[in-house]
Amino acid sequence: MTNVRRVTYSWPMTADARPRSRRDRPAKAPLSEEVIVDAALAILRAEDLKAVTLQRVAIALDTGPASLYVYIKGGRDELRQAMYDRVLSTVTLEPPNADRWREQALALLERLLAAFEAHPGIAAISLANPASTRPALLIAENLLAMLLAGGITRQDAALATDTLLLLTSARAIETDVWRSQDDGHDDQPDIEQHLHDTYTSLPAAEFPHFTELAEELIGPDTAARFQFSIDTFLDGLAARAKRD
Amino acid sequence: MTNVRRVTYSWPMTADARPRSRRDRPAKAPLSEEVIVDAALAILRAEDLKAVTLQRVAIALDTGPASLYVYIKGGRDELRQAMYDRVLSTVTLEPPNADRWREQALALLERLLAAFEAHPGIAAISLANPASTRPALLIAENLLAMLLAGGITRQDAALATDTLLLLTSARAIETDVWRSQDDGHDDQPDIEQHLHDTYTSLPAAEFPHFTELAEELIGPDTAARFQFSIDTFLDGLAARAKRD
DNA sequence: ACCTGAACACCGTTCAAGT
DNA sequence: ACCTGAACACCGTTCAAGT
Repeated sequence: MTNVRRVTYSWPMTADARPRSRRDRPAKAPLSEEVIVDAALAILRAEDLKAVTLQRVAIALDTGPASLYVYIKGGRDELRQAMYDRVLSTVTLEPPNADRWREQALALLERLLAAFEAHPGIAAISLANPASTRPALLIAENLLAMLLAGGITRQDAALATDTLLLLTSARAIETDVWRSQDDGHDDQPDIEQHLHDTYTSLPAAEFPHFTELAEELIGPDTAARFQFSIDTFLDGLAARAKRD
Repeated sequence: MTNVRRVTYSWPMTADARPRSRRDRPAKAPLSEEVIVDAALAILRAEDLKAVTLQRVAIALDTGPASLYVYIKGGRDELRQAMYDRVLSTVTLEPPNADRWREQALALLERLLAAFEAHPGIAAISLANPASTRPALLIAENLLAMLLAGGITRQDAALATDTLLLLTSARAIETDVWRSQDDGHDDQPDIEQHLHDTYTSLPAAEFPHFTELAEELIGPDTAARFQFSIDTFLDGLAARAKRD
């Protein structure tokens, strides 16, 4: 059989006119939800959630946005939920130990916070719907188990699980936004210095405490603020358990 | 002086050709930041934050989006901040009373939560930047004053103010989103029933507590969850004050 | 200084058509 | 069933031009 495909061209062909065979390019990885979420998370880690658009994810996969709908039927929102679940599934869990339930709970929430902070903007998704996917429920179950092991009432433990996860998400969202505001505006010194100046130059008649406590208000960093929030809440929870 | 303007037309003029005088239409209210924010809040109350686009606000004011930039130099984000400030300025404050600081703080936060809930989506703006506008600072100052009146340490009061406001915003955002998910999907019963079913039908081996405590996890409504969060945190705060 | 129409570069989603 | 190009109806923002 002669090689009928061997032809000569009298003119250089444009890229558009030449039929592109698979051999011309590295084989394209087939699409799948996993591959799509991978691409989305890569963009997320490099930039932030705002940059993760269907068009950009599609371009990263060398296709068009319409192609994504085969695997992500729910469109953008479903993609975001899938990204969120992937991030949550990296948080390591720990069997509850009655003697160190407080440290365990705090450590779990700190790991969750760290996972959020490694993925700019992802925390905002957590408030977008009640936890009902497996990775979110596994974290909640683990936290709930720790509180129950610590002797907290059933009803208190249930409500506390809700509050603690809410607080962690909120703190992460706050951090994300502060960070995204910091970028781009290189002219401003840093955001903390700016806030300190704002507070101290407030009219003292209307803002006696803000002007006086500017240091206390701004000093502690995110980690310290987070730990205070959780610790104080757990103090209250323990006090309730003793009171009953 | 004869009335030179009195003319007759031999042909009916098209709407485009006829010079439109002010008399032809009700006088158009002049633009201003106040008028723009009014229009934006009207759309917000009737629908939600997603519906408040510059194009829609402009149409409501019988103009184009470019016209808004005269008064809202910062574009969409500045408009959102202005809306947020207007909502916060409706929250009534109260001089601190050392004997009832806990009730006062809870009541203040409940009024803030109510203001958020009356304006779907507005709470999301609160996390978008550190409080530095007057209405936000006045609420924070008032809360801080209550905590200090209650004998809380300076540093604890500062951190607690931060946490309490964060918790209130987070709870409001959560409510907003639950509510917006409820709309449109009339086929689903209600969201609580659906969650209850989800929890009870989880594999008991992996989720022993979630399956058993479904009632406790879902039962309490938003108001009850909010009160628990704040109360428990204040318990912890009071316990810290006594301990020192 | 105020206002505007038109354009620009995006966005999520749908759909008819191809394989 | 999978993939695609093209279009649709939006979005925020900019800009030259008018008053």
